[in-house]
Amino acid sequence: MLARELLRTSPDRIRAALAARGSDAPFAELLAADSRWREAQAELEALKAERNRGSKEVGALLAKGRTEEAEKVRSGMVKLGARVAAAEVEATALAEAVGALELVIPNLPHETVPVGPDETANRVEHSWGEPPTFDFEPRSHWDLGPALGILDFERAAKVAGARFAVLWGAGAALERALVTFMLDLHRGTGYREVYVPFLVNSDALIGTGQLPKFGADLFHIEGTELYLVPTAEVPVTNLHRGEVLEEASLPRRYCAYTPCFRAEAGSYGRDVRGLIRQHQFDKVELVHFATPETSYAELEVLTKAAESVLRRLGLPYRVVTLSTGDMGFAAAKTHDLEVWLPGQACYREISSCSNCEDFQARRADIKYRPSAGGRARFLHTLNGSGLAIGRTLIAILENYQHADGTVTVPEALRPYLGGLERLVPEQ
RNA sequence: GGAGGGGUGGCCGAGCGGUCUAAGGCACCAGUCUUGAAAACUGGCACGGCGCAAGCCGUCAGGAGUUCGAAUCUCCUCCCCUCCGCCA
Repeated sequence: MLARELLRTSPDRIRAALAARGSDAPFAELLAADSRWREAQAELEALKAERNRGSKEVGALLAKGRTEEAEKVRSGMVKLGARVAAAEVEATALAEAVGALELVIPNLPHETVPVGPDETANRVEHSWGEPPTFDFEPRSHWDLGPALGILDFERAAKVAGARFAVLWGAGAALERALVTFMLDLHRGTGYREVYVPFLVNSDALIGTGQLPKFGADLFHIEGTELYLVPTAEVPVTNLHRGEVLEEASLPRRYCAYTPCFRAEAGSYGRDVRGLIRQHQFDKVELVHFATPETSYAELEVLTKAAESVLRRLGLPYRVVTLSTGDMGFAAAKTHDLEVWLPGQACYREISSCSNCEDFQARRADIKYRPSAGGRARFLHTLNGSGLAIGRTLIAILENYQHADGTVTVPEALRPYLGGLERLVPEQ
């Protein structure tokens, strides 16, 4: 959500930003609705002021026993009441129109974001590690996993449907090991671990920006107002919804494990094989709350924390800055981490680290009180995967594979797997 | 799921149809006094919106209603507490 003041004072800046995003957001409608609402609101308040004066007078006259005069004023107020009611209906309708429109306007990109229509305009910042070379044709994880007996898509389809997976034996243990490994790593660098609900209400989803625009991407629990979390960003960011935090307590850095559930509407035919795009996947998420002055330094801290996971696992990756046309709705700037996947011979997204500035904080009403005193200000929120577990599992299988189909377990994970050094065929 | 009790400013807490412009206390800030501090005293001290401003409007968990007028009356919802039932 953008500041109302900004809409009124810098409409050109917003129009330019929306154009850079390739957004068709109804900004002109929003401006017009805001203008109409202000007019109606001023009229309503003038009528209410008049009624308040009259009502007070009725009370004063009654107190003095001048009942006839009081009755005269009262009957005048009855007529005024009808006008107030009518004005209120109009002002409320306009206020709702403004509120609905401003919830579908995306965030403004930061000035350092490359301008472009889609992912081809993304800027590669740097890369780490060398893609491994093989003296055989590297296999994809959807071949390796089932051959090892640790990945089972047929049975997943039987119990749930397409875009689900079953992990057996060492596969299931590896999934669990990755979660624990990542949480331990982040806890060791100052993140506070938090365990949160996997179902959230619509207020939370509005707060982080999934609603009202992207409801089709969510799983909704029939007969309730609850949704399955599409990312831990939603429950974790909303932990402080409606709160005012002390500046001295910032930055706050939280990490959380949750499964994530996404309807993946409209992605038919894309990444249908393997674990890449699932309705359910595990993720360790990082969320920061920061002051406006420090949020871009925090974005670097967040990105480095996500990178550290890949480095510890020895997985080659690169960091890209998303272009204006490729960024998410709530983000002002996003760094994607892309891990090398030998099976597809390309880099694929494994983490997305964003500074949402005050966009979510406005929607969720999250503020901080400056140490120097003064009124509370909206803080900045950031979030990033650290990392997506399923895609990490894919990267391990594909990067650490051998010609015989076995897979080396990265050293950093062995303590979490009872010292297991190599995945070999099961059953 | 059933029964009962509650939700008022940063905190405690009064108010139960009309100067509520929300008492009082605590905490906090400033000042007086003091070598300094404490104490005492004086003053200040919620948030949001509209407006150039003066100012006005709104907010007593949320919503709807009754009324000239609602923190106060009615209805609905949410949340918290206690007990019962069920349950990992």
